[in-house]
Amino acid sequence: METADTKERILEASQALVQVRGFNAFSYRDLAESVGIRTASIHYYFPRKDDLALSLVRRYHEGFRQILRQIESREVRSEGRLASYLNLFSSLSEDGLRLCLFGVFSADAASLSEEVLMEIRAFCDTNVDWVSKVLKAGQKEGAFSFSGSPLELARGIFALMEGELLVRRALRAPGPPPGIPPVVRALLSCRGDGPFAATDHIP
Amino acid sequence: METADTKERILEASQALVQVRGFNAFSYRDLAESVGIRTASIHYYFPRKDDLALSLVRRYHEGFRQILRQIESREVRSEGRLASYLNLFSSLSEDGLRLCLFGVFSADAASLSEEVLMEIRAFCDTNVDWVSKVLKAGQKEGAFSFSGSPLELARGIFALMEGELLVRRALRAPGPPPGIPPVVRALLSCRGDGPFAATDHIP
DNA sequence: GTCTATACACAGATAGAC
DNA sequence: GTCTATCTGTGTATAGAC
Repeated sequence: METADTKERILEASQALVQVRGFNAFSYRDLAESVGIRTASIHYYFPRKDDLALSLVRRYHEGFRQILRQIESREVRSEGRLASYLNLFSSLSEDGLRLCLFGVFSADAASLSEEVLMEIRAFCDTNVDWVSKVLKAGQKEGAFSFSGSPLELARGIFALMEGELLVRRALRAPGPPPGIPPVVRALLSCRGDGPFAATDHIP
Repeated sequence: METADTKERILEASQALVQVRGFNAFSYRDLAESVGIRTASIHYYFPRKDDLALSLVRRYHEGFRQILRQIESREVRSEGRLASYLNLFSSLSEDGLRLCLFGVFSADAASLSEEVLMEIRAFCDTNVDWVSKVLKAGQKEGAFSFSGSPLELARGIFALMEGELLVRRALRAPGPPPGIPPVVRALLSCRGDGPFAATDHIP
């Protein structure tokens, strides 16, 4: 096992811990056990817990951007792009236990450094901007029909997905959320035929 | 100062700490300092931290129900009722730092007892049922126009508000959220004239 | 009911051997 | 790079005086 691999395994394991428990509710000990190494080894890669948080959110953000690019190259129509986007959140927590890293870090914002907060803000912007772009294009295509600012609507859709994850966890409702696509469809006055296929996953 | 008063002050202070920092990110020491007593005194009222969590969420839920009743008696039209409801969340965090207790506890769900989780589920149900009722009535009055299940839509609106609080905190956007009323208006195809007055506050 | 004092486990973090 | 060993601060929680 080389260096990069251990680092990657730490990131992988800690992301799961963060998404399920929250950033303040797991320790380097938990993480070390999960990876199968000692806490000191984690400190070698991430001297402070905040370094880990920063790497986590940057990695997550980058992974998200990559998926958005994949969606764009695979889905041509705006409707398909939006459906894939929404599905990203549904597939995020098939067990209904994982939250989006954005939601967790926003909830735990008080204990995070300014650097990490800047990154989660950037993540939010990436999402809202991307959805806004899709909405605008869809409006031109005639796929969506809405009045009001695409940016406001996009922010609403992003907030809706983040909130829906909270609701699903609280209600212990696994699987694709039954309520979300209809809500968004109502928002955009589009038909949205057929079930949404779950294809993309956040790495 | 009698017993009841100290207990109440503890609840008041701890609610603020939970909403701003999260349940795992404040200690009995922080709380004691905030109230002006010693940690042992807190343990007298709430032997374990989970007891505190349970009292907090029950109190919060009850306060919420009371406000919902107040809204019903004050606002006759469904549109006014919904506007007041949405405003509840906006006024929640005028500084953009406080989350709804539901959001915090859902985010920290992994470290809470089953009893507390049942209470936050009940809180969620209270909200969704209430909004659903308003939507149905508004549809009859002709104030709202939407297709699809009122319950699904209500859950979407609740999720939207919870998610919007996360977004506002991350973006450090204080005051009434500029994006929310338009989104809900789009969702319900209603006009929603005039600014929403901030009157109710969660106790 | 509130306090002082304290127990005990665990947190994040570091030094230094291998 | 990974380990053992350890430091120091802080967490929840309790015993018992007042």
